[in-house]
Amino acid sequence: MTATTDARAGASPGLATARDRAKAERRAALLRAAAQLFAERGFPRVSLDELGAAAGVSGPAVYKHFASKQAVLAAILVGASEGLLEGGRAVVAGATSDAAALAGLVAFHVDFALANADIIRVQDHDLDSLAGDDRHTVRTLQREYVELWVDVLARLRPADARVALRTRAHACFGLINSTPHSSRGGARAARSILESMALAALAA
Amino acid sequence: MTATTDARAGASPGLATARDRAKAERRAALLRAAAQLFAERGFPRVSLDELGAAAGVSGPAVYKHFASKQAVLAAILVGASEGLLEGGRAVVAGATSDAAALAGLVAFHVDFALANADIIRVQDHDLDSLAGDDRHTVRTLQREYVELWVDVLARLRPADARVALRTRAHACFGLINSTPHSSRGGARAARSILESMALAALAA
DNA sequence: TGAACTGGTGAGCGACCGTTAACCGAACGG
DNA sequence: CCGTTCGGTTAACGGTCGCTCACCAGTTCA
Repeated sequence: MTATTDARAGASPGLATARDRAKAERRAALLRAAAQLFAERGFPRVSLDELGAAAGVSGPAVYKHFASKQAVLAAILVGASEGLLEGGRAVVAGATSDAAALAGLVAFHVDFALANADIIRVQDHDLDSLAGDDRHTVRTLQREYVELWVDVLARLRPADARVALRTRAHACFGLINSTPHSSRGGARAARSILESMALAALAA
Repeated sequence: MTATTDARAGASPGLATARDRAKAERRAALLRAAAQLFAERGFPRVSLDELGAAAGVSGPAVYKHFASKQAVLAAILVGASEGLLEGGRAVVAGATSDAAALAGLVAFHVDFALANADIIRVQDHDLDSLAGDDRHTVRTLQREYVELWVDVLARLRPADARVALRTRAHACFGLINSTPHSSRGGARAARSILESMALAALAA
């Protein structure tokens, strides 16, 4: 898939050998296939044989890349949560006003949801299938992301209680995250519709 | 749970004998327990033994009330979809204007989501676990419900394309259906917040 | 009262699935 | 160039789970 040739393998250090590069590629393919399969059928209804097959290998080869089936799910969800939190923080840090920060958060989240519909689906589908530390990690990252939104909202609406603003933030996520359910391929104008709806809902 | 005593069993005809009444009660208890368990852990991760145990019976007794595990899920989802569609139609039929119809739909859906958080969770969690006719039935009912909303929206915004209005309706459902994720017991003011957000989003 | 019915139980079957084990061949590194 | 590493394979184990079977006890009803 990647158009990068071979020589030097400049990109990231630590991936000197061809084996390392092949392994990283396999791992990425597994994560991609897993996100799609989990989104389509749900985590518990995807077997490791199917998962491996979808990535070109078969069966227990997955254990050469992940410690368990749950670890695959954890990698997807933790990665997504971290990306969301990181991106959200960058948006807020670069905004010149609270209103601009909110608009930026909305635009960022809409872009993420449209570009990663599979991951969104997995996130509010199979988070319960995660147990132990991974679950806690994801929940913590998500809570921090919510608080990021609530902080901005609190500055814009100082009269509202934080618990009410949290409800507003969750409702806004639900609105934006509805794309995987509606846009079964179509609706290219979804971005602007969702952005305007989200901003109007938050301002109501 | 029901405070009704016994004699006569007036309510619905066809439930003359005590056994019939007991059976109906068991069935209802099973559906209640199933909705809660499926909402908490997801359909595939609830065993029939657990399901039975949660309703006071144990194990394969479920098969005296439902043909299969899927049939339990189907009963929950079909019932919910029918109730939603029926209620929505009643709201629209009784409204004196398109704007009132939309406001009524929003209020109705918010009430439903707040009163049946478990079922909402199951609906956008385990619908994929349904197969065959049941799945098709639920999808058809849901599509009709969406079209009910889109019809009202189309009258209020004749300039918009139906596909765009469908995106709006889905986004609105996502917003309202966010309650099960956010209100983990608290947020009693959620009703008015969600209603105003939904209406603002739809009008944007 | 006694035969038929029926909802419940416990044991058990068959399939599936996550995971481990034993082993193989190519790439790696001194 | 040779010993090691490592990603891959197939085979198999252990456990779970949906579902069926044989059977039992309390209702129902003629």
